[in-house]
Amino acid sequence: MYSDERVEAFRRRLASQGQRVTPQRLAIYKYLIEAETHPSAEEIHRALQPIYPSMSPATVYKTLELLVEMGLATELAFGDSPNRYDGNPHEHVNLVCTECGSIVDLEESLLEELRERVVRASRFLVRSQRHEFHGVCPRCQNAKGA
Amino acid sequence: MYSDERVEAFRRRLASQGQRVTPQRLAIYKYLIEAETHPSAEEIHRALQPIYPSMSPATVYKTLELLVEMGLATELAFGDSPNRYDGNPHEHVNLVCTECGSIVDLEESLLEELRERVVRASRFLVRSQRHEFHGVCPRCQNAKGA
DNA sequence: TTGTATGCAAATTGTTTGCATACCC
DNA sequence: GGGTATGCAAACAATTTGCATACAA
Repeated sequence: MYSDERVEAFRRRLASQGQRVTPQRLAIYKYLIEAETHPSAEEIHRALQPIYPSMSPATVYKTLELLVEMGLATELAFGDSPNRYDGNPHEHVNLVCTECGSIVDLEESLLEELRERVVRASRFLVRSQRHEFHGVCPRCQNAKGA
Repeated sequence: MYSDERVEAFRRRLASQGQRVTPQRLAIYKYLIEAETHPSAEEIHRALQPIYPSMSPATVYKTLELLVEMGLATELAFGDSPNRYDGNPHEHVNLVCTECGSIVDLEESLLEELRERVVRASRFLVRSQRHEFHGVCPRCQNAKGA
């Protein structure tokens, strides 16, 4: 399974940086990359509850922060709802449905060209890029029409 | 002055929608579009303090929410710092400096093509789009090198 | 005059922090 | 064995809410 390789790589990076490989960290990362939901910290905590009943929310928050620092995840912030996390390692667009809250990814080759142009025009040292389209997903459009 | 026209348009839209034209609302919108800073609610509140000493933060928050609903502003959310607001009415890229917190706009014609492609590929009903590049601005790059 | 926006204060909520304990190395 | 990550509870900070008052229409 592809996600296992990525968890394995995470494990190695932790070890090589002298950080501890704990079951909580591995489980959180695994959940993040296997979930299609762009989960919130709370969702991750709830989902892992059956397996790690004593795991605290603080551990989830700290691990997610670590993953973001390591470049293995990105944080999607919204003004009025909890942060969501994205473990997709490829540049992509996030489509955020304002009706149901779902977020889906879309790969788009134009993002590379866009980045080049932005770097050239701004002289920014770009560390990450983030693209969101907000609107109504096809499913919710149908639901409304019904 | 260009911003006066926009304030005037805001006034008319409020009136036509049966909403009240208050000096606070006009001042908040004027400050937002004249500021180059992509201000937070707190910055706006602080800046208008001398003119409206009794204005409450709640009024600023409510007005900003109203502006976002009316499509006159967009909210830039960050996980770890207050929301910032953007009154730029054109599609653009936001360049966010992780060193000094500054945000600058960059117009980029590619965004239109990107939107078209996204709509075609996803069948999303797109209401707004948001593009952020995070990194280090030229000024902070120089400061570091010094 | 009527009702909506304001201002104030309290409440809310997601997230962070401090510290003792557990457990990875 | 040594020290870092965890778990718990308390603290925090931005934002929202409820309600009485002020003021735009």
